Amino acid sequence: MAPNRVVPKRRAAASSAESERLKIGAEGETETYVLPAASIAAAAPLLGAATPPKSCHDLKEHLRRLKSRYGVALAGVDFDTMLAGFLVNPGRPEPSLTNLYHDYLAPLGGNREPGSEPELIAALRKVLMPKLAENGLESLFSDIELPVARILAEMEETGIAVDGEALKAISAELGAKLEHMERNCYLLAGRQFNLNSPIQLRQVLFDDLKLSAKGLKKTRGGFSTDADTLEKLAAVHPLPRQLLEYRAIAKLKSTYSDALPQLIEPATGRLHTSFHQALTATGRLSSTDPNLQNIPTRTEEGRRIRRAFVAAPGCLMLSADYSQIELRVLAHLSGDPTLIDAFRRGEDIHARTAAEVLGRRPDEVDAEARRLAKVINFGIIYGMGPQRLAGELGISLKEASEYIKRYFERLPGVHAYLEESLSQARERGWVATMYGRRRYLPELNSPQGGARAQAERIAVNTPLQGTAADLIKLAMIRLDGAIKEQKWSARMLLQVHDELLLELPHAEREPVSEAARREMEGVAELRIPLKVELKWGPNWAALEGRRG
DNA sequence: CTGGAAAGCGCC
DNA sequence: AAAGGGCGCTTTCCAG
Repeated sequence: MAPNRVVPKRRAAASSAESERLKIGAEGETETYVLPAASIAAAAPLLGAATPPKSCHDLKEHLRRLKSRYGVALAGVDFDTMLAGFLVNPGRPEPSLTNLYHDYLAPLGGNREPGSEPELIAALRKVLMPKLAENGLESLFSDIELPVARILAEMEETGIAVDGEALKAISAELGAKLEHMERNCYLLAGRQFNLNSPIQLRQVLFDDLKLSAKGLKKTRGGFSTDADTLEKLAAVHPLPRQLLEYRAIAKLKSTYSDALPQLIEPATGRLHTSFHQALTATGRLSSTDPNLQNIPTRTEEGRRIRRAFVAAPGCLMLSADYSQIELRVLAHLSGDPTLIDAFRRGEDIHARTAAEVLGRRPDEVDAEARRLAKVINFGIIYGMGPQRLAGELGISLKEASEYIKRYFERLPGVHAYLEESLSQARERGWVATMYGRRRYLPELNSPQGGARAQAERIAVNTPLQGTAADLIKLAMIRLDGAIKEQKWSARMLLQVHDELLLELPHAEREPVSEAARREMEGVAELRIPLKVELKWGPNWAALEGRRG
């Protein structure tokens, strides 16, 4: 019943690199953070003296102050209840102290009371460390998650510079554009309605205008009005196209150009996200307040937003991203000779797949064939069925099934790997990444066909997505190590699943980009080479392109 | 007024 | 009715 909710419930506590937990926040709405044991006593007065945070923004400010004061102590941390609890059981419930107490301590009987926080943490440590060992998770915990936590804390504190005025200018421009489009939509629809309401839009499209097309999706309330549907309807009426454009612009404005300037820290002009390390089922990070892992990149309008993310004066931004990391992981885990050969030769992987599946020579693969192969490759990673493939490519179910069959014929190693990994998963009830991160999938043996199929897709995807997540975390640790060792002033700003974004002085461009490539590509010995693409520029759009 | 569900869509 | 994996944010809409 606290007036100011600081952090939405569904989220786990923010990542932090520490070992004992401290509560910060208004009464009833506290969020726990971990701090080194030695810092707890020292930190308490600091917090007690401060006014309780009124917002997420305030909260982060508190944390930054704490981290900068106790930053040195963070290095010695060797345990974290949140991270340990998460690795032992990455599913729900979130590894809060309360939940961990109920899951691991309360059932033991004995001391019935949770006790003080330090006592609770010590008790959890006694229980969780053996569980980590049992499941072969010690190295993942000590050598990956704990070091990453400290790096994330630094990244959150560093923040990223954003040109708020540029974003506001974009907002104004998009606002004018939206007004114009809105009027246009009313004319095309023959009446006014709320363009942002899918329900009202559905009435206009399907009741008023009586539009139709084949294969339209449905939602609970009737026909869907999503982009896919509007795309189909665009063939028979001008309104859907206009709506698609309206939605694209409205999304950019509300989610990015309107929202981001408000989160900029006035003193520094920087944006400080929160990374969540103990949340996703696959071991990826997530980012909130704001989410900086979904900044637009696809459309030109979107790239204008990205250009507002700028390097500090005298600095450059360096973006280093893994090329095709999940397919490379698939090549490694499956050991398929053809896939391995393609990556070792540095081939265009989608073109190679096209050649294999279509039985063409590589020089006969045109753009259309490559597009098809790309969809198939992604489909494999996500466990896509023939229906979806057919829909995606606009081909018949028969053709789609044929392509999938051909794919597995030409890449038998992949087929065998998927079969084997599924049957093993069914047997033991979980799948794992290369580094032993687990995901439990009881639904694999569900009598319910739908649920079982879903679990099977997850079982296929998780080792691929999760191993990629492990690898980039390892890369962060190595690159951070190199930066510290060389005493470079380069800063790691963001991790976006297969990309690291850094800010560095011009003078460090060569050494740091070389280090980024070296550490990221050398992160692990796999059956195939890992490849990193480097881009740099004055901003995150980094449109200067790559260079050799 | 607040909270939550649904729809939709941004990213990898 | 087409179920491809993983996320977070905004808007609408409805219930309390």
